[in-house]
Amino acid sequence: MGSPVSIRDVATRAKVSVGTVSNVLNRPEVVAPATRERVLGAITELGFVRNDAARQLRSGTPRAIGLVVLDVGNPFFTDVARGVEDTASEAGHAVILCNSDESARREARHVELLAEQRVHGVLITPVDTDLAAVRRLRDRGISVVLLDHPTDEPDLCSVAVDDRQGGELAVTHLLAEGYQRIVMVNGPARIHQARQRHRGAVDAVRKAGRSRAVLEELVVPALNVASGQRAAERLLARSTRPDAVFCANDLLALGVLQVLVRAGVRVPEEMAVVGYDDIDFAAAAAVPLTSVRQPRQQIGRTAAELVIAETMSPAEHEHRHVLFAPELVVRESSRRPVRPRRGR
Amino acid sequence: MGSPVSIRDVATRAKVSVGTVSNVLNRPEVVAPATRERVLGAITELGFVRNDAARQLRSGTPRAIGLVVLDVGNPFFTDVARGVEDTASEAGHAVILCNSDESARREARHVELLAEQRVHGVLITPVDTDLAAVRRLRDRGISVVLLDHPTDEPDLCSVAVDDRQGGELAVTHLLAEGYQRIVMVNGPARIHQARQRHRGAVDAVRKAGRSRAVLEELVVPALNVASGQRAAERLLARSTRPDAVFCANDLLALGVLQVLVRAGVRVPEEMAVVGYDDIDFAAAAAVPLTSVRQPRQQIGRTAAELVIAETMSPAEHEHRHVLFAPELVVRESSRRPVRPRRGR
DNA sequence: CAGAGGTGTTAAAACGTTTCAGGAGGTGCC
DNA sequence: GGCACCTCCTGAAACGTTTTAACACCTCTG
Repeated sequence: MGSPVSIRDVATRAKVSVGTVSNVLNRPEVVAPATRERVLGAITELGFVRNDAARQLRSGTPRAIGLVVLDVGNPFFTDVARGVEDTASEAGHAVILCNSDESARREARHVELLAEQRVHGVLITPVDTDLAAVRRLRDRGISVVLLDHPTDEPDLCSVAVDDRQGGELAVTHLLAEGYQRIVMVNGPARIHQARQRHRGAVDAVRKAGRSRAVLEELVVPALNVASGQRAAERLLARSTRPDAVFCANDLLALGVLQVLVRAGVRVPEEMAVVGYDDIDFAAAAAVPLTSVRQPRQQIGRTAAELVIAETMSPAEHEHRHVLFAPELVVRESSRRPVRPRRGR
Repeated sequence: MGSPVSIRDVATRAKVSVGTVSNVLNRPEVVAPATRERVLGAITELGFVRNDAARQLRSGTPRAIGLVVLDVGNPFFTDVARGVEDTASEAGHAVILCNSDESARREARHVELLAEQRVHGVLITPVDTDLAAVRRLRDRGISVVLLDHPTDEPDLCSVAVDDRQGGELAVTHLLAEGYQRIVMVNGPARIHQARQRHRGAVDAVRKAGRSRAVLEELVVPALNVASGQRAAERLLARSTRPDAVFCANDLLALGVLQVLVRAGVRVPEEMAVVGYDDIDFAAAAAVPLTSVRQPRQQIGRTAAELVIAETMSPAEHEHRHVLFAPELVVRESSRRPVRPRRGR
């Protein structure tokens, strides 16, 4: 049957007052062992489960934090989510995971919902750079940590990875391996990460100061496998092909790689490929993929720690902007063979 | 500043009673347009946000449903989650997504949390077959739908895909293409899906009735890329290799495929590979992967519909066991070339 | 034996909503 | 003018907890 069993039922059963039951639940040490046992007995006998709504209403301290990501299908975010969940559940918080799917409307709806739930705090990768939704949350007194979206806003925490440095790492590596004609397959400029990674790539070329190296940007509408495939097809159709491709994320790179492999283009001899994110599949691709790794779980953990710290002591909390350093993982797809070209 | 603005503040501001504000919020049609506007004005001016805890406490009707999956990193589950979220948010429900990570302890903790939240219902892929956690939820009057875990339990709904049929589809296809020595790379027997898919594979061989075809099972500890790689290495080390590999999921298959491609084994000429789940990466692999597709989003949608229907009218609800049919997607990795072997 | 200082328990007041019985005021009908 | 019937609004009770002040009882101290 249903279970409308409340703390009051437990109290009568154990022949104590409701206050005592509440104490057993929340501060067991203040109640005498004998009564404590009696109450616990009643609880299990009746199958009592605390009603969190009432608890929250009275105590004012919620037990959930919200996490709003751009795309649950993206392994990057699922890893971040895992990190968040780890530290959150250690602190006794539930995580409400929301998927904005890069839609401002969905984001707004989710944010509204989280506000109504009176969550402890919200970790969010905002859809737009204007941060309208984020501002509204803050105005309602909910602490917010920006995820993977660096900012200078003084009244917000943020946790991100230095995308510009990541782009620079990738292209510097390609130049060092001797590649000259590099195409960056990039997402649309409205995506913050895409812009930064491209800037880093430009930095690399500039710093190398070699006049022969050229970097071109090829913009695709979405950061997924299909877009990568189409981009590769376009590159193959050219009369002079690039000798290296740097992709704004691994999904693009896998799409590119597949088309190249199937077209018989040797990777990396004829064309190198570098991705970004180092998702699990990167290492398992037909040609293991060089990629820029981000400390994904750690991003999640750090963000969760920040939001919990802020809500614990809002007064003396100092907003921090954590910027992790990316790391280049070199694999076969971009390693110039030691010997000069084989065959001829 | 914080926002301890309650319905009462709105009421005084709009010079009405709290009851009227509540009516504006929940049944706007019963209040006169003029007052309605006045109240709405006050709401936006004060930045009022409903406190869901209080609402739930009083009304007794929660607005969230729980979803407990084995692995958020697995694309199968993220697609299911997407389906769940779609129909749930249409019905005005939030989705609390929990990751049990195949750990009974984590599952128990999440289930406890969901029970305390008094969620509308729970969709769960149970870690164990004994369904202890599920029973406890039901005892507390929370409706449960089993996800991807077929059952005959008469007091539960379930939504799943016919894994046995899927296994049979895959192996029947391999046999039809002329493959003879088939190895199934499978997960441990405690995983329900692994058992069923293997049974289906056995069915296929039996039905084909061809005495020359052999099916062997190679059990690996986990259903991931690394396990697939190790399995393929073991197969390659043998003196007589199989001519086809059927993997219990796509992650395994991708691992196998990678090792084969790198070792120079031609796929499918020398060895065919078939996966299971048809994740996005399957089509984008070096050799596009034949796989068994499951209607993932539809599983999620159907499950959400069932749990919502059940909680709407628990009395006349009839528990259903929905079993979707899998579909074989044939790609290059298992298509026997029309001509006999090339070369020689 | 009075008072001080524990310890363990209780009763009642909150928390912010929804809901419901009922009241005020207006309109139409006989 | 009395009555019935609307429409719109109000006031208060209830939901299940946590929290706090107060109380009862015991033990120790002087």
